[in-house]
Amino acid sequence: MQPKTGRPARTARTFTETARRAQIVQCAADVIAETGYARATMAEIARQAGVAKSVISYHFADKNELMRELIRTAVATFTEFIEPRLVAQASAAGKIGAYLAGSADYITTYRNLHLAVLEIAFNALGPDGLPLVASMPLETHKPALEQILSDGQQAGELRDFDVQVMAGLVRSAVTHTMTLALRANPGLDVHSYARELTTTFDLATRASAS
Amino acid sequence: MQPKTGRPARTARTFTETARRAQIVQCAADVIAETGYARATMAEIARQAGVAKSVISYHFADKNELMRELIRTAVATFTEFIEPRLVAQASAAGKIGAYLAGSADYITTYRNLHLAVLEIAFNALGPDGLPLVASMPLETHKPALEQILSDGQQAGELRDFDVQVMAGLVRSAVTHTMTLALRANPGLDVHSYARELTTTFDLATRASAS
Amino acid sequence: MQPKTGRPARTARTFTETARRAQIVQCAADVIAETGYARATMAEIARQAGVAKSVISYHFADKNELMRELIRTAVATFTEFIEPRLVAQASAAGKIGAYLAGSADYITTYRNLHLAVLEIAFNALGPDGLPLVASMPLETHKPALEQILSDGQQAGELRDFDVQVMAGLVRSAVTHTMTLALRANPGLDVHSYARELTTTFDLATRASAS
Amino acid sequence: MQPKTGRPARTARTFTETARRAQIVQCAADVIAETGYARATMAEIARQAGVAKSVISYHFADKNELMRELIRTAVATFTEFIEPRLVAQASAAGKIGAYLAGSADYITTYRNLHLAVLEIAFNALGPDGLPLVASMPLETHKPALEQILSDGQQAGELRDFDVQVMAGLVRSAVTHTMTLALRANPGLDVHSYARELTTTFDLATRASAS
DNA sequence: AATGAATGAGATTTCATTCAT
DNA sequence: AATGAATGAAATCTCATTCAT
Repeated sequence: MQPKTGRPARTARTFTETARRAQIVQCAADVIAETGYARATMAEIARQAGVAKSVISYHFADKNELMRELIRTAVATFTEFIEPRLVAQASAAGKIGAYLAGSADYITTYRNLHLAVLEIAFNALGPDGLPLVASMPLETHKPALEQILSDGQQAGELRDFDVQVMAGLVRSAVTHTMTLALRANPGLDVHSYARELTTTFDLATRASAS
Repeated sequence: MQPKTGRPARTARTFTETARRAQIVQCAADVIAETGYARATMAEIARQAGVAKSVISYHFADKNELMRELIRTAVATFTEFIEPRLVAQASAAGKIGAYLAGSADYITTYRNLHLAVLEIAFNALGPDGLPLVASMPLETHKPALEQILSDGQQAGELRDFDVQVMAGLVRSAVTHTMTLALRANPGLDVHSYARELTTTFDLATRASAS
Repeated sequence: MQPKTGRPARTARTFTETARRAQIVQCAADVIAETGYARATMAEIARQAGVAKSVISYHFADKNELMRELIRTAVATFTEFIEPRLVAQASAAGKIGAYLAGSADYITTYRNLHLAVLEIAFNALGPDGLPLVASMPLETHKPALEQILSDGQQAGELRDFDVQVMAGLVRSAVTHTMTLALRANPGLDVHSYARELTTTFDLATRASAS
Repeated sequence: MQPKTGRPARTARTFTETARRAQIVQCAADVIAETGYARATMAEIARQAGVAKSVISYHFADKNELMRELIRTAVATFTEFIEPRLVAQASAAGKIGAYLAGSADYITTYRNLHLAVLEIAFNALGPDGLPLVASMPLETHKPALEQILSDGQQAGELRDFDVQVMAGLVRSAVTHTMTLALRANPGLDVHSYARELTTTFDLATRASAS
């Protein structure tokens, strides 16, 4: 089934079009981060972008596609941001520290994009009525974290905890604990926050013998 | 200003009314937990309760009052649930463990109520446009946790971490990490999950000398 | 067709019932005068009377019957009030002056009742959808005024104007001009206002020769 | 705060939009005049205009803005209508006559618009709960009338009455007395009605010496 | 006689989406 | 590519009225 309006799907995206999509995604992130998902209507996003509502419809099939694109953008951005920092570290503890410090960096650099993802994760529904994130590969980095922990255990560097639980805790420490703290207190020093978390997880994960 | 319609405000609450309010709050929690805040319209909640939409309006001034009542209920329930377990423990480590295990219990016992609070916290806006929870004493237990950690430090039982950060992490471990894990996988064994967290925080917080 | 609820219609009204009806009518007048017809809901009137909404339904078939009763009360009150003052005057000019002065008295004595009638006249709809006043003998005193003017003309005391127009103008001077002035400025001296009107209509109506 | 939906506010009004607004105002006037304010719902006005309800929301922020625009239109129309006729007269009596005759013309030409203003004046409430007209410069012509009377007194042409009272009476004669007579009897000859009023006010206001 | 509780019809407003130009 | 205009579905809230007790 083809959408009745909007750009023709059979051709590749022009440069202009790609730019417009990126601009709209950015404006959506700004509006969502600043006013919350509930206030982020198409009209408001369009106003922020300085274009007519119908421009968004032209470039995105519907609101969900816009949200999915925003999340896709965020995931890609985060991955590009964090990957090299993980690779640069040899030990599991080093990688965890890099993950936490890198995330703190990411959160400050792409504040609105990150806050927007959080809002969308809790709010938006997919066409099937399920939360949008349920049907999205939200966390490219999830397997990454679990791999790191698992490798650390096998190398004897880390103690024998449940990898799922610990990975969830580390991720949550960034995407929820630190993020909500930042939202509540925009002047928060996230890097010192990340250092605290690093120490905490170091103690919590390292093999007792060491 | 008082509501223009609904039950007469001059008299105290009837037995019938108290029961209806509780029933409606419960149905609201069920709908929100199962379909998400966005789908939880007054019509849907009324349908779930098997009453007319206007019955809700009769008992609650508006949707926000219903949400606030739901949160109030949850906070009171949680507090009653967790208080005695904390008191029963002497050491800080014991209290933290009791908090985590108790929370796991709470989450399974009042699953929908808890999930609903989480949804509301992220979604609902108050009349001023701010998130509803911003103007609510959502976390009766927040100072409690910080008190526990702080006391443990002064007693020399716990190491010298940042209390704010650690308290946030513990709380988050329950309300986000474990909760989301449970939502994603309803068959999750939350008690074993809580035990993992207890070990983790034990290692992360205890004074190194011990 | 009988109403399904409310008092049985076949018996005469008890003393208690008559008192309740009068009380409710008075409260309705107060609410309407003070907050305007649009705000005068059944709930508000009941609140003012200190009874349950359903009490009103018990005593009046519906809201329109309450409004009609209010108007009936006002007309009867006004008639009783003004009749003797008209009879006491011999000349047409005297009667007109008595009408204006008496109306000023009436308006101050029964302020809310009078304002309520004005509100209802413009706002309420009868069961047929027409304005309620269209189907009501609102103005018992209308023929009276026209009779006075007509008699005055035949006696040669008044000049030869159109009786309908002049009667409308006199009535309007009281029910609209003076009333609205009073509503806009509650401290208005209506008696001096009435004297001004008396002079004005004296000049406007008396036979030029005299 | 600007409206969240509807036409983009950043640009000036289009030709199309101006036309639609005028059309909707006219339809609103028709519905209000013919069925009364209480029946004049957005749905009914939209039906009369042959458009969807939301078209009205697109062009007007809310119902009150529509009503205010209607009143603004009426005031502007009346002013344009009556101004030149007043200027054309030298004497106070001439101006009063022109005001009455002009108003009669206006009332027949813009019957529904005028009746609608009357309905709104008595019925509509602003967002603050006060009558809508209280916060509107309803009567551009009010000072005008008082100026005329006051000037006539100083010139010795008119006798020494209370200007406020007389101006209120003249205005009321048009907006209430004549208007209600017309509504009750649509075939009424308003021009002869206006002549009667002119004679009446001439006698009532002219200096006795003349 | 009176009441609390419940109801259904209807009013306003919001919003994602569509469409002609 | 972009826009202004229009739309219909749906959501919240109001209110006169009914009914069992």
